[in-house]
Amino acid sequence: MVFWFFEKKQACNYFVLYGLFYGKLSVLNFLQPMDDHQKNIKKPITIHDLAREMNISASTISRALKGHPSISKKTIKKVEQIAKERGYRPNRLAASLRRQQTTNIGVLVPWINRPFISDLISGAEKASREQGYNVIISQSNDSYENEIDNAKALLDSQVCGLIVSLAMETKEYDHFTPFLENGTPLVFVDRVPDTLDCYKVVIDNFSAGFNATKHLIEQGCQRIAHFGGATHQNVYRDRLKGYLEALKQHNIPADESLILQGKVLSSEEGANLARHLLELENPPDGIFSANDTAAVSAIQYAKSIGVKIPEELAIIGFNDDPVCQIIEPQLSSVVHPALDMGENTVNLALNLIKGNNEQANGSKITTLETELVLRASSLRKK
Amino acid sequence: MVFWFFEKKQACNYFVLYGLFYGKLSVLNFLQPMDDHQKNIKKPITIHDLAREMNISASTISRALKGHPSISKKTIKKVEQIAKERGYRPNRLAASLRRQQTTNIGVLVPWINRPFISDLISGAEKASREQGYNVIISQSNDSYENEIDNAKALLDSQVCGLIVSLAMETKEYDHFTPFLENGTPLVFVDRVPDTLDCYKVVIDNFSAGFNATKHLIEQGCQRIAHFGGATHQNVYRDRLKGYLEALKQHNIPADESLILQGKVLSSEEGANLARHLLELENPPDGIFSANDTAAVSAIQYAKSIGVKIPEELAIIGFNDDPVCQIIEPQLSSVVHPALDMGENTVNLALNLIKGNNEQANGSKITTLETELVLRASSLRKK
DNA sequence: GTAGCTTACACAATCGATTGCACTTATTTT
DNA sequence: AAAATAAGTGCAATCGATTGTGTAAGCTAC
Repeated sequence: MVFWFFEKKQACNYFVLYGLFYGKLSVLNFLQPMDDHQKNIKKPITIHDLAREMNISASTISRALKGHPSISKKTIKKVEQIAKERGYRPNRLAASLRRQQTTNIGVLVPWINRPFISDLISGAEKASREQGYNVIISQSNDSYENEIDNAKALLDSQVCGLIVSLAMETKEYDHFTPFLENGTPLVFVDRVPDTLDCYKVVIDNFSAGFNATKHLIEQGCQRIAHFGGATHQNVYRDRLKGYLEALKQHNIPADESLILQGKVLSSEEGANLARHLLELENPPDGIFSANDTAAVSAIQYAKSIGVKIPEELAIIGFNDDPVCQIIEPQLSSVVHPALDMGENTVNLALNLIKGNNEQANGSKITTLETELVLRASSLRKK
Repeated sequence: MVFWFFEKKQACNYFVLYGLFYGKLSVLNFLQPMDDHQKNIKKPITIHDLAREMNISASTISRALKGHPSISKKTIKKVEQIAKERGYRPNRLAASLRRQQTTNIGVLVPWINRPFISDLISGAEKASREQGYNVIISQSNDSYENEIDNAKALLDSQVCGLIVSLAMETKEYDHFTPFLENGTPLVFVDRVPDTLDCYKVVIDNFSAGFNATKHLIEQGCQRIAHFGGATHQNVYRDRLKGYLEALKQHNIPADESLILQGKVLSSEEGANLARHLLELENPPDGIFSANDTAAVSAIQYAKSIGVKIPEELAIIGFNDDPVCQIIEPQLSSVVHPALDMGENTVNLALNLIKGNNEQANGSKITTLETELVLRASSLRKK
């Protein structure tokens, strides 16, 4: 009985713990009396407790509670009633161990506290909980090393599925192969790997970039700059490609000095990029930014030096963060359906977890719709 | 061997599953060939695999990997080496089941996708991961019912600790007693229960409300309105109390018509409340809002009808959300140390989990510092 | 009335790590 | 040199739910 205490708390390191075994029993005096720990601790009821009470076997109870057809209706009723009366709650750890399957979905994202991602997580949590699954989150802070560590941690935690949006730095994907090898469904979302044949939930970044740029052109912009991110990431590469294609289709030569690449597209970076552009001999008259944070910052900088928006500089961002409606002039943007993406990704993962390996359309890639939201920052014509 | 397939997949419902047992073997034809499922699945190495290979017992390996003092250094070295070579990763489910202790911390908040809370979660995740714990998140959407459901789910998931920020609706706390009963550390953060004697991490909402209001008074405001929330929640009640006390100390009579209570203090609500106030015969010349969302919205509404900020209406918010620096004029606010709160709360919970029941200061309540950030929305004097 | 089938349940193994205790060698003590 | 102690390992039980298989009782059919 004494040792149960140590098992339970497991806080004592081995020196204390085994010191006890080997004589220094006085150490006990420094610890709280055992019943101080135990007195309030109620042991949960197990399936065996019920079995004993009802004089039937644990296996019958287990099956009864699942409505197993080989258990009589009468027994099922009785078991359900007693289980409810006694407040029995199955121990999921035990079930998971036996079934080799938890109900925890891992979610690995660059940052939790960014509008797009916190919306995505919110959608993921909602969809998971509706189906009785938990969401374990972890953030890479856009670091490749962290992503590897977190992937390992989630693997060790035996998540039943993994959802990933890649870190900005990540170019290799070997840290995900253990999941594929042990059969854990793996779904990427938004920032997805190019070279891995796996399930992905994305938007059409090319079209979005194309349309955003086309919109600026239609508003009369002739020298359009672009704030992008690391081009090994699909999202930034495709937005850039869309931008270039729009220019091409309108016979506007691409000017390399207007195509800038940020590290994380923070607001500080946005201001710096804007300053750089506006100090050029031949500054741009439009900016398509791959995120709103940098775009908003660019607006603030431009205003601060007296550049008129949208007349002298039209700006469009990406994501449609809440700030778009706060900044003046309000920022045009591309709606990134974050909540939807979260829900969709989880639902796809859950289908895979539950064994529906066939997607509705047979493809491993789900593409969600985006749309432009046009606001004052880019609207020159009435 | 055949049945292993069913165990593994568990997707087939019992009709199919037991149909098989009782004759309809042709059903097998509709299922994918077994090895299609198995061929890519690599079974993880267990402690027993290592034991067999090394000709020592599993218990020795278990102890060796933990540096147990009764295992010889030589054996430890050898075990560590082989374990590394074979890529052994302990199965946490098994360990958790045996020890009756997981490494998953539950986090139950009203909303994931709000700046303050996503920062809080981010801090919580960081602190947890540093110590090898996972964070399971769940959101109540400010609904009492959801909070109860989610608490149950987290209880069933055997979280080793629970962190809660209460739903706006919540007035009773019975759904948390199971955690206290089974000895799971429970720590509330920010929105905490009044009547429950338990660990809490908070800010001094009274002082914050007092200081924010005092600041407005010092800027010359005489009729100061307040946007609050449900006053059964400590945060809103104390901010209100601080507001009232500041008025009192400056001999300004409290005017009930200026004290408004929002349901969730959304931006829509903020605009409505502002409109209501500004349509009063005797409108206020200052607003202290219990969050930034409503304050920002109030600024936008006031500007839209030509009310000058801060000259005619000075405004201060709460939280110091990023939008404070985007809105014009920039919004004064109270810094809510969200990341810190998240980290602190998790660290406190982990101390409790690891058995350090004594807090540094002996109190169950941790109070973090806030400070005013004064910006243009409230600065009338230069 | 007996072979054959169903129904309804129990038994026992299993998932993988942990740990109390027993047990065998070394080492020290008296 | 005998006795006591320490060091190092192994055995087997354990955590709690799940499930393949065994089996007794009841039922049907010829």
